[in-house]
Amino acid sequence: MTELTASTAEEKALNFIEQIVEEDLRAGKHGGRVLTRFPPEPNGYLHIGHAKSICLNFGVAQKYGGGTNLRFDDTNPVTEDTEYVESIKNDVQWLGFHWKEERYASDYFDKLYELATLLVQKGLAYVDDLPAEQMATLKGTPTEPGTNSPYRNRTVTENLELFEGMKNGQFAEGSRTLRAKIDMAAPNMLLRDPILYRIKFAHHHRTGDKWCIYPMYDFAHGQSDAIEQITHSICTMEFVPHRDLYDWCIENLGIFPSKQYEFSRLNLSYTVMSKRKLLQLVNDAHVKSWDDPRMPTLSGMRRRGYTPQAVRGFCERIGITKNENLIDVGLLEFCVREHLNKIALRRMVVLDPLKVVITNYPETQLEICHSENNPEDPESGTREVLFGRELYIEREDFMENPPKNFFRLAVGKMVRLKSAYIIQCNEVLKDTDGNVTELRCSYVENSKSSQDTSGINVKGTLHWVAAQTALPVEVRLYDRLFQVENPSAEEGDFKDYLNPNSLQVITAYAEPALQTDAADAKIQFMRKGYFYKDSDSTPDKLVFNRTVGLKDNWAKVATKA
RNA sequence: UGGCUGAUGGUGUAAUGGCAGCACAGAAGUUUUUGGUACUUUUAGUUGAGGUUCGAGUCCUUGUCGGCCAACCA
Repeated sequence: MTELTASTAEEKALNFIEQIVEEDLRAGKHGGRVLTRFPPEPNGYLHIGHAKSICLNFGVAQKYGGGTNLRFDDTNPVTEDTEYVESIKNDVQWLGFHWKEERYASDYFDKLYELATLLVQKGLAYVDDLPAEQMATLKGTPTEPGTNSPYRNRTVTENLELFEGMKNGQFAEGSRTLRAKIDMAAPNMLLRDPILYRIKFAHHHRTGDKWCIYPMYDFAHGQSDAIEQITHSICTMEFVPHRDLYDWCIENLGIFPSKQYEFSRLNLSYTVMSKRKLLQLVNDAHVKSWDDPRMPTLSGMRRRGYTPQAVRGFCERIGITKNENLIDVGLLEFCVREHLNKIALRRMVVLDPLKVVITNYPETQLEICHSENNPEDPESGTREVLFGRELYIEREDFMENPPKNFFRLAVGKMVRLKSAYIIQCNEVLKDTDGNVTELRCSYVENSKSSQDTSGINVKGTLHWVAAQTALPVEVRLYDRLFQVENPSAEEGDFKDYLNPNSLQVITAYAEPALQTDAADAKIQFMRKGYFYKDSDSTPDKLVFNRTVGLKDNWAKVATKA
């Protein structure tokens, strides 16, 4: 059995990154060592797109007996903060991965400065006094070559002095930069004398006020990889043009030859995935916070009740390629249901109550029924639920004029109340507006679950709660954040396409067990969906987030009719 | 108009010159005290045109279409 699973696992096709790693291993590269890194910038929260990268980086290393460093790419002190560092570490751990070492690009600022000096000495970098606007003009366009800066031919000595002056805070912010001397006519715009260092009198979350010059991404990332001796530096496709620079630095600095490989980032339907846009949603209060359950952030998904297993399973299924993609959010939801179905406790909660009176049941009697906690897991045992004369059922489980294939309640029809009795509806009570206010039913005395001798077969089974014991709870029903599949691809502002009904708050009536269930229990409200207790809950008022609804075939049938 | 990069069912992903497969979604059915789960069956695909080859999704030529690149962001 184990052998079978092992061989099936081996049969799963390798993605192109794994193929590269296997080739390198076969060739004996780096002595068979594999070391990757996950390099977030601590300027926002991690989202499901990062999860794809995390699973790839940690997954590949794990698979080939290597390790993964967690490295914060903290070279821009203006936008970065320790708050983000903590959330990122928390999210990576939540996903179930363990980094080999925790590093920061800022750990290497001294070394980076030294390397920059080396470049200057080799005549491959110079200090430029051009203001930003003029530099942009001289840069040219993709179709027209740029023009050399008038400062391009300063002597090594002068450059060395000026660069040191930059470091010592002798020049104003923005007044000077250190640039690589490559080729202002290069077809790749990034090779047109890219900026290596800029002056910023900003407080850094780790180095404080030690530095007033900070390296750019291109002069920090590859070098950090080299310092850590990363063997495979995996990033997303936007960085493909940077690879030329990455390799240029390694070659001219003579440092460890890490290699960069690119895969395409994840796009998910009905949401946005850029930190800039997510930050806007938070700042403009379209959502409550970074961990709002509607957000595609890992913290949002965690709060919503998604599990790490589900997220990892999703990342496994979507694969790794260089193709532009837009993954159906339905696939994510499938993965969530798949896991939750196996582990969630079943509970009965009525979201939209309709009162039912069992007219032939004693007034004050409450009767114990037993119901399984999870039919998928025999180990999970059973719990007690109380049956009584007055109950609530779901309003949508009753119809006055039902179609022939409606298996639920209607006048004259019978249904099973889950884990309790079969009942028959005898009468409908309405208010003056004609709204149904109450159902009068009778129960079949010898039809109790597990001791049913009635011989009656019913098509439908409903969830219910006894009115007397019903616990009111707040339930937050979430819908997709946006109304269109790909908000970023639409005309105008992406925020114009927000779904105004992405959150609906209701009061539901729950069986009492919910009160004592563990705070982090994953729960299925039977026939409705998976729910998870929100951190806003208090002892007086429980709050539940709908993680995802159950697949609902009846809804499909009903809308078709 | 330059450079880079990509194109396989509705979506995502396999195939490494040799039977186009898998998953999600869709459809039909079986089971079911959740119209859930499970199980069975099924619809649907190689970007166009040429070429090489016994044989092309794969190699070559040439179109078409998508994405990325002109922050002192990463």
